[in-house]
Amino acid sequence: MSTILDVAKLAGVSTATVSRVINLPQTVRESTRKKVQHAMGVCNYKYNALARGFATKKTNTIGLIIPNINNPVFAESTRGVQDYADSNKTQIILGNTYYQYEKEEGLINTLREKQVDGFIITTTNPKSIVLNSLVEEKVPFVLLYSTPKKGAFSAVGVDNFKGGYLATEHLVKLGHKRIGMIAGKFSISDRSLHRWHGYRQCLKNYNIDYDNKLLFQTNYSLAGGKVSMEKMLALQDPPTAVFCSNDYMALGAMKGARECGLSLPQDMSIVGFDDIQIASYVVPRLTTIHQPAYEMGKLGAKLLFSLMEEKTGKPVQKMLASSLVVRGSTHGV
Amino acid sequence: MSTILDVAKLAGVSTATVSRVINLPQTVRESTRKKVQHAMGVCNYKYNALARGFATKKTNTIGLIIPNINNPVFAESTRGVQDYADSNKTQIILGNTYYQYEKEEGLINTLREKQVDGFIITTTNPKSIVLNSLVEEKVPFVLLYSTPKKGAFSAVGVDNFKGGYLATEHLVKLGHKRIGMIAGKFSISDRSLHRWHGYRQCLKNYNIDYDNKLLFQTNYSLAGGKVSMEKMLALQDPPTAVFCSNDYMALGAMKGARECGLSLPQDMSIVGFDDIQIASYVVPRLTTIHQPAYEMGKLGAKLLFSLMEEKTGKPVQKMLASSLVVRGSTHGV
DNA sequence: TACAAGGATGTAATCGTTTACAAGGAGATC
DNA sequence: GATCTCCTTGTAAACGATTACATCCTTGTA
Repeated sequence: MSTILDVAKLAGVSTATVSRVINLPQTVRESTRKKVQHAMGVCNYKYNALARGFATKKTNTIGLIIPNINNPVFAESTRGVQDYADSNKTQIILGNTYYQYEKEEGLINTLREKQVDGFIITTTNPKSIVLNSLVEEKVPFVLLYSTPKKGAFSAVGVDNFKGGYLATEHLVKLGHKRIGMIAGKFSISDRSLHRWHGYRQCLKNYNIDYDNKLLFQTNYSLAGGKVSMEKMLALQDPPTAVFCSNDYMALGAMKGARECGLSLPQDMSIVGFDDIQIASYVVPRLTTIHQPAYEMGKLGAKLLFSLMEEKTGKPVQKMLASSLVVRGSTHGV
Repeated sequence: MSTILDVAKLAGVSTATVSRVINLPQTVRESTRKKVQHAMGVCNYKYNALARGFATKKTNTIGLIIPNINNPVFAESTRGVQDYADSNKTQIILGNTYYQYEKEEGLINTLREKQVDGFIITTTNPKSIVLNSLVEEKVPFVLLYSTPKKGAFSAVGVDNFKGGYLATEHLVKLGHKRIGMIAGKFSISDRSLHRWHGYRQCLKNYNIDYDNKLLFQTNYSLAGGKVSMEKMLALQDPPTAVFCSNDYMALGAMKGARECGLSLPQDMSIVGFDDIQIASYVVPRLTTIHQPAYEMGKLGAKLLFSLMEEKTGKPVQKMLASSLVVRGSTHGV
């Protein structure tokens, strides 16, 4: 493999000039430039971005840490990040944490060793310690799907409390009194926690007693939703409506309900959270809280790039609008 | 940020010894090792994997090129690749081509500049030229979701022809005579082409005339499937069953059919391809051709790693088993 | 005691760029 | 013709690790 030095020799110039042809072509005389470009062709020169990164301390690579690419909502925000990064000539290294904090920490450390320029992280631990070390050592990063946090964190997310409230209120207004919730484990993410707070607050405001037996905490997955719904229906006094912490759980819950012989939405109303694409393709179409995942990814990336440019920049926390999308999976009592 | 040199000075040893403590700890005397490790702690040493990559020409990073992370089937194989890579201490740079060949080429070139150790590629162009250059320059790579190809390619995929055949045969045996197909554009992927070949062959074997008006080529997306189904139903003599080139299209087709007033599966039988997780959660549950996406990703990564170890290794092409999974979306006439 | 063998460590070149600084050259101006 | 500028190019150090090779130190053995 030929290097800049080979090209330089062949063209009869210095390596500095070759480097200039590559990075600042306008600063070199046209005739020289032509000569160099020709030489690059002749010796089949391939640029080595790794060496550049080593010399400049900039790799044009960012780390993207998500819980699970499996979940379409994360696939969407990943696309957003990627598209924005792509238009800025940078690539992403993707890592799944599978909701395990040790993996999150391990990944972040490994990618730091690889000298990524920054991170976009959907954290799996409300009090992730590794994030503090990033702050201390001035590594630029942006949190995605973030709840408001104290600390010098840049972040973008939606109002999870409000989302939980709206979802529950919708069910209440349809006349439901016994409303369950299928949530993620609170220890793993405060997103679910805040949604649950919204749910509780709503019940309170409408004078509906909170029943802890109607809260199920499980995996953020289709299977998790299904199993929880089945357990819920085995209760003595099962709910007539359920709010799920994400759409995948909601889709699983629909299946669980159906397998217990219920017809939807008459016998059971279900609300999700995320509004993944498939949510409007299933039957009944899923009522859910819309979350602009792609835009969130894009905006997160945008914030990260501005952080990376001016390292002095103050952290910014952005709240994106989310809203209730009423479709067919909810029904009056 | 401190370097190996700082640590060396602090510990009163040479950089070589520090490097040995990091990479070959058993070759250095315990007392020295302790001293060095202590020094690393004191000056908060952070390993620089970029410098290592530069020195050793190995980055422990591979490029993963897929059409669109949006599609759950690619998310699954991505997980497979990732999990395998992770257990081998390597990370992946993910790139979406959005089914555009120029993007595929651009990404591959950019990642080569970044000196990735190898590639896993789901190509978007049956005669991708850039792949030949990889072969020529001995860059290790493995094709995913590949159809059998001439050339020095390592690849893993399923028998698309057989899949198309099985899907169609299932419909034929249910008594369907007018069977449509919603396919991807053949220019973009020969996967769809081969599935269509299987479909045609099956029709032929069962003496059913092939009608070109029943072939729709569109995007590999929910929307693509929906629109195609709507067009199909506007035909004078619409089909009673449709084979879709992937599950996302099939799910879209189901929605399209329903919006035209059909009830499923009585009025329209639909078969998909992929068997994404959600396929068994929708109603009716989608009959489809199962494709082991996660395993494909894992196996692809495994092949890539063996290629990377012994550069001499001959290319291997593996065919994974796929099978028809009969569920509720197909119905006798 | 002398010597061999092998283990532990050090020396210094190397990987392929970038970039601060120096310096050469060509006009332009007086 | 001298001087000043500006444009173009070259020189050489730097980035932070790895590693072939040399060297030193132990230890065991005769």
